[in-house]
Amino acid sequence: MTNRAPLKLVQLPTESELEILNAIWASGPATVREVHDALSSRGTGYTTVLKQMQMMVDKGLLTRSERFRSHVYQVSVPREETQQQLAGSLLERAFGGSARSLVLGALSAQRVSPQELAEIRKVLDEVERRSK
Amino acid sequence: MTNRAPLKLVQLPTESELEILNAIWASGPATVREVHDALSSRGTGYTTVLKQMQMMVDKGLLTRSERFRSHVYQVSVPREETQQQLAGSLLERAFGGSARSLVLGALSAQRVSPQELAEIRKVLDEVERRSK
DNA sequence: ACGCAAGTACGAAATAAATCGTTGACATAC
DNA sequence: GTATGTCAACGATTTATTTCGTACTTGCGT
Repeated sequence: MTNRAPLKLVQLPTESELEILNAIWASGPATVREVHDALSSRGTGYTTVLKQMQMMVDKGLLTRSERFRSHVYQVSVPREETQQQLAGSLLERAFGGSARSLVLGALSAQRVSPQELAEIRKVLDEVERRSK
Repeated sequence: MTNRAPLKLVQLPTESELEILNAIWASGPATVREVHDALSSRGTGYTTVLKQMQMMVDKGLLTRSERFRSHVYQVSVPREETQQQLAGSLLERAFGGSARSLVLGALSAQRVSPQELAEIRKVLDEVERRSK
């Protein structure tokens, strides 16, 4: 698809909201209970997670629907778009817009397998083609 | 085990601390006054910037030295290292460690020139060579 | 009808981040 | 030496984020 999405400005997730998004990204639409269990390592209480998810609905990060006896939450914006916003935001805030620096930073931050490097090259090809 | 870089854990900068870092990155070591002026668009008061820079010294993000009549602050960690930490953090927190996704997100977030794409390819080559 | 289990809603406390007003120090100009 | 300008220190306020206790709702089994 042609890129350059308009990207309506939903507030970016805070730190712990991002953890919740991660859980839902991994499992698909989920109840508070499920998210809370997935995040059990964090040690926060059930109502904490509930409250946060409610606030995320207010912010527009999640949508909620009734199901049976409880509420099911799902992301209201596709994962890729949120990630794009986060990457774009960091790109601006910390790298002065230099995608090259960001890529360098990311690849230096952790070991990257040759396979992954190859995939990244494919991404570059794709982006290049897209922009022609 | 050959873990990546050791990278002693300095607290990551907050949002507005990052703006201050940006200013100092751009100008080199600077006084509060200079930083405040550089950030004038932000509209915050002089003492606010001062206080933040003092807190950044406490956190280990900046170091301070006397010069003439005033204090000069400089970053205590090289720019690249801070950027690397930020990129690594985002990589973990939002991309589940997938460098490929992060690169895709970054490149989709803004238009990237062919030159920059070429440079990024060079970065990949370099990283690949380095890991051999 | 009653009590239990599993949920949600609400309010408010605890923590962290950002902001600024005021004070005091010190040098220079008058 | 007194006024003035520049700056650092400190304390306090404001705002955002994270957290949880408590109360209310509803279905279900007895």
